[in-house]
Formats: sequence, C-alpha cells, structure tokens
Amino acid sequence: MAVTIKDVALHAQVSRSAVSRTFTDGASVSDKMRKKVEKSSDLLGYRPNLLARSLTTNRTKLIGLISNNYKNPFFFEIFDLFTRGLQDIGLRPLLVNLTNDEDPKACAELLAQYSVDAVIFMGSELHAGFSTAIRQKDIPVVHSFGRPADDVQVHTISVDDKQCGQVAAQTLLKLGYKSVGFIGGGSTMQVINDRLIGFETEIAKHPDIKFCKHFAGTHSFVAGRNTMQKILEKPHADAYFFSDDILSIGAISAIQDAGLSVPNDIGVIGMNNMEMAGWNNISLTTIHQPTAQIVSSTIELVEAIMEDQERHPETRLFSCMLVERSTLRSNPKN
Amino acid sequence: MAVTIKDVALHAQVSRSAVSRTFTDGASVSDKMRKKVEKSSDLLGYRPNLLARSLTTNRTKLIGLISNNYKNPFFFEIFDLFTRGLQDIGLRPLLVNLTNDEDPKACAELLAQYSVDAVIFMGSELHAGFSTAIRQKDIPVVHSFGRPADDVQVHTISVDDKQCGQVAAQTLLKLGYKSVGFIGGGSTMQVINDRLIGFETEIAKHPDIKFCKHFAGTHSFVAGRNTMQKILEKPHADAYFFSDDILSIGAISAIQDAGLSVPNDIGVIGMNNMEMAGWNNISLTTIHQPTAQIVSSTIELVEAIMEDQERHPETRLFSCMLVERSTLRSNPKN
DNA sequence: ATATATTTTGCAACCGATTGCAAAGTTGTT
DNA sequence: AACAACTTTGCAATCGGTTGCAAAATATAT
Repeated sequence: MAVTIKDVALHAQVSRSAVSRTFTDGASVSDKMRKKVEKSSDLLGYRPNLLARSLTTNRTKLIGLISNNYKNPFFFEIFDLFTRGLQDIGLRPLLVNLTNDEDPKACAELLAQYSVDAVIFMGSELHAGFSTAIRQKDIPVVHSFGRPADDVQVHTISVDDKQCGQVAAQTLLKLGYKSVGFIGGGSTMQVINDRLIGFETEIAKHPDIKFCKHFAGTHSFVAGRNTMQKILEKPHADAYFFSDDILSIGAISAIQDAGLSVPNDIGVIGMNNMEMAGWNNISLTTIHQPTAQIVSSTIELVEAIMEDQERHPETRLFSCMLVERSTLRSNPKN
Repeated sequence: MAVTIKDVALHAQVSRSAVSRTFTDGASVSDKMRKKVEKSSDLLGYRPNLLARSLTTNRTKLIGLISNNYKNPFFFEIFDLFTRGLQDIGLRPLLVNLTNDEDPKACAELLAQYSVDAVIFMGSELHAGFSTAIRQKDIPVVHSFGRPADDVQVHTISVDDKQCGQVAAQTLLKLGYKSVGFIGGGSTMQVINDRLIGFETEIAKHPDIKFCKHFAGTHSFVAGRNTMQKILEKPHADAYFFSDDILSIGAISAIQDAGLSVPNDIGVIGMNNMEMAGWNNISLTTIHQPTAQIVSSTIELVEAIMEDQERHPETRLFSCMLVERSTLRSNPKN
C-alpha cells in the first residue's frame, strides 16, 4: 500500500498535523520540524494523496476537458496546447469525449462526481443541456474555439468569426474574383454562421459580385470533397471560402480530380491555418486563428474563475490574420 | 455546496449506511428502503462523491492516459478510440502529455497522487524511468502501440512490427523492385527498429536486391520531406518503405516537387494506414495496423490487471494487413 | 405460538488528509 | 526573574463516503 501521512508521522515521531503542515504552503512550521518531517517523507517516499486532500480543501486541480471534435486534426493541435498548458500550472485534464452524442447531462453529472474544479469545452458547438447541467452544479465553464447558442450565458473565448469571414471576403474582392461562394460545415453551428455572416455582409457591399453558399454537413475531408464534386456538376463560382481548412483540402482534391486547377480555375481560401495547411503539397491560403493565445487566455480565465466563482460571463474575441499561400491567384485578373 | 450522503440520510430519515448501500451494487438493502432513499436522492439531486468513495474502496476509476505523440494525427485517431472505449465502461482518462520531455518521474508521482487505477501509455517509446517509477508505486501499466526497451517488463500490446516490415518487403519484391530503401523515424526506437529488422531480413534473402536505409529523426511531414530531398540529391532506390505514413506523405511531396512521379519513378509504401492515407489526393499504399482491436484489447487487459495485480507481464501482437492504393506500381516491371 | 434461520439496519470505526483552537514553547521587554 | 506577545505544536473534529459487526426485523419451520 502507499505510504500515508500516518506512516510519516509515526516515523518522524510528530503529529499528523505537523506532516500535513509541511506539505501545505503557507502553514506554520518551524525549520526544525520541517527538516525532521522531510527526512522521514523522503525516506518513506511519501506524497500527499490529492483526492483525500480535496475532501477538506474543496480543490481537486482536476479540469474537465471536453470536446466533440475528435475527427479534425486541427483539434489535435489544440489538444496538445491545452494539455501542456494545464499541466504546466499544476492542473490535470480529465477527458470527456462527446463525439458520439453521449448523453451530455450524464456526462456533466460525472464530472461533478469527480469534483472537477472547472470545465473547459473546446469546439464549435457547446450543447446547451450540457452547459446548464454543469453550471447548475456550480462548476465554472469556459467555452473556447466556439460560440454558444445565443441564449446561453457562458464564458467564451474564440476568434472573431465575423471578422474572419470579412477578411476572407476582402481578400477575394481585392484579387478581383467576381463570383464567390461560401462553403460551411453544419448550417446550424453558430461559429459557421458567424463566418458566413461576416463573409456575406462584406460581399453584399458589392452588388456586382455574385454570391452563393453550400453546406457540407460536417468538417471533414470527405465532406469537402463530396460537396465540391456536387458543385462542379453545374456552373460554379471562381473562388470559395471554406469554414474549415479540412473542407478546403477535400474540395481541392475534387477540383484537381475534375481536371481543373487551383488557383487557375478555382480559388480556395480556408479557415484555421491548421498545420497541414502549410505543407508544401497543400500550401493553402487561409485565415489564421491565434490558437496558442486562445488556449492560454482560456487557461488564465479558468484560473481566474476558480478564484472568483461569481465572475460575470465574459467574451474574449481574438483577431484573425490572413496567411497567403498558393490557392488564390496572386494578382487581380482584369 | 453539493448535496452529500448526510443530506439524503436526513431527508429520508435513515442512516448514512442505508444511503451508501443503495448506491453500491451488491449491498443488502430492502426494496422499501431503496425506494425511500431513491426518492430523497432524486429530489435532492444526490450523486455519490467518487473521490470520497475511493478513499475506502481504493478504486478511483481514473486511468492515466499518457502519450508523447501529439504531433502525429494518427495518434489522434487512437486518442478518440481510447477515450471513448474507456468512458464506455465507466473509466475516466486522466491525461498526461509527455511530448516535451517533461520529467517522467515527477509525472509518475503525480499519477500516484491521484490514485489512478492504472496507466495506459500509448506511443512507440515508453520511457524506462517512467515505467519503473509507476510500477514501483504498484500501479499497473499497459504499453500500447509500441514496444518498450528489452529490459523493461511491462504489458505490451501492439502490431507485429517485424511482420509489418516483412510484408512491406514482400510487397516490393513481388512488384519487382530491385533497389529498395527503408526510411525510419528515430534510429533508437524499438518499434522502428523492429520494422527495419523485418524489412531488411526479408530483403536479405534476395542477394540481388539493393538495400539502403535512412533515418528522418522523427515522424513528421517535414522530416519525411527533408529526408527525401536529401536522398534525391544522389542516385536513389526505386521504392521506399516508411516507418510511418506521415513520413511517406512528406516524402511524396518532395518527390513530386523534384519533378518525379509516384509511383512511376519512385514507389512508396507507408505504415499505419492513418485516415489521411485514404484521402483521394494521397491514396497511399500502406501497412494497416488494427488500431481498434489494439485499443479494445488494451482496455480489456487493463481491466483484467486491475482485478489481478499479480498478473505476469504479457505481450499481445496483432497481425498487419497490406492496403493497396496508388503509390506502388501495379505490375512487376520486367 | 415458539424457536430458528435469514435478511435488513444502524452504530461506529475507518479511509487520508486539513484545520480551528487551545496548550506548550520561544522570544523579547522590563 | 516575571510577564507579555508571538510562534509552534498536537488534539480532535471534519470532509464524504464505506463496511464489519451486532442488534433488530422479518421469514420459515415446527
């Protein structure tokens, strides 16, 4: 069995309180006592049991890390950032995979049973039932990389999706594209809708530009490819903005298979700037979201909320950035 | 504050034991009592605190899920499988990211402090210090998708790497390639070495075949691309077997940029059959590992070990399968 | 109805920690 | 040396549960 505080106390001939105090910072212990306890602890290999501790401190340092986006490699990058960021400050991510519509209510309950200090949801679509269930348990929630439905009050950190759409539109306009399209994942998702609004609003300022939109249903290679194949059966636009890089990559494969060229026949601009977008065989022009900043800001906010539970829900929006590569024409056509 | 067993006992006018018993299966409670308790619990919204429970049961249902492979999208697929598989049987993954050489000893200690019931390491290279540290704490470990160094005794579940190399070699031989190469990630990794051994041994049976090998240092697109670029500066083989799909994909981009064609000028066969390998614009011929089976077998083994800690370390090897796509010539050249 | 076997229940101790409080020990002042 | 002020320590209660044991309740046999 693992060595407990009792063993150390016995060995060092001191009270259990003394041992406890040397392991909680800010507690009052004399140097002499500390030395004595540390000697015994080292000898026996004692570490405080964090779960037992949590019983009295009401702090587990466990953070629920939830996502429903295990199919898009972009989220793996975010995963990496989150897990490292959390463990760097001594917090431990407890994972929940909501990919397959697992019951969000039950999942919220489970997190409560593990007394997580907070919950981070990463992904575009935060299930309303989940967030209310979790908040009802008084567990702080932060939603990152997405926007909740309008009626949900929750801390939100993401890129400015409308601006992303706007920048994409401006980029296409500047390059002289006359007929442009938007291709999104699901039509019901808030972030995708925002990107669409930003894009369409900007395009609408130029009545001579033709506009169309399509939805692929989900953010995946296959969805992008299939959607583009359908589009190519009829007359098409000369450039498309996609709500996710992975869609663009699928679409490009369809375009090329149809014997057309990117960017000569059709221009493509993606969204996210996932690592793959920079690969030389893809070289996707795309809108970059500052993932590292969003992640660290999320973690900071989580820390802050744990201190002050009453904090009012806040929204932090980050600016995007155009990353020019090779899937749009480089000069305005005239 | 959350509602506790005490609140329920008070409300239902029964003892705390009674409440506890209705929430632990196999305990002796009369139907009448159960109904009474359940009524109160439902009303108050009570769920047992799993961490408090763990104090007496010595079971947390927490499983440490460790990886040092957050850069290779193939592992995201495995991640998805593991997290879903675990939560399906009521276990919760506690994540540790070892990507950046975080101190494995400290990490092992941390997992012990959270009293995880077991640890799953997924990745090719299990740090010896880590595994001994964790086993010293009497926490069961299973290593999946990799092989530990020879001197480490630990439960191991993976594909038969030597066989993978062998199958790759046979495939190339059958298609009449006369000069073949092996391109691996790190030269020190056991799995890569095994793949090399399987490959080289098979090739060596045919003295007329030319053989060479290279190491890219790591499994990434860029590493594959750079390595191939170097190779192309001099006379090269006419087909290569890569120890990971992602290397192949990087290499293909280099080959194509050099104005050569896959498979006409150079054949490529990868390893893993990650989802991306099946994308139409890549269509990589590769060796498939049965990931779903490896994952579920790992989880089963973990459950078994938790029952019987004394179980002797065991190795489970799965067969691989060739997946033919478009990066090798389709008929023997003569 | 009584004796016996079986099931159900509550008491109290325990799991591994923390912490308020009062007693004991130090230090400084006069 | 006596006293006050402050620090350090241990006691005992507590966190939210589980569980062995004996008493109470119920079922079964005679």
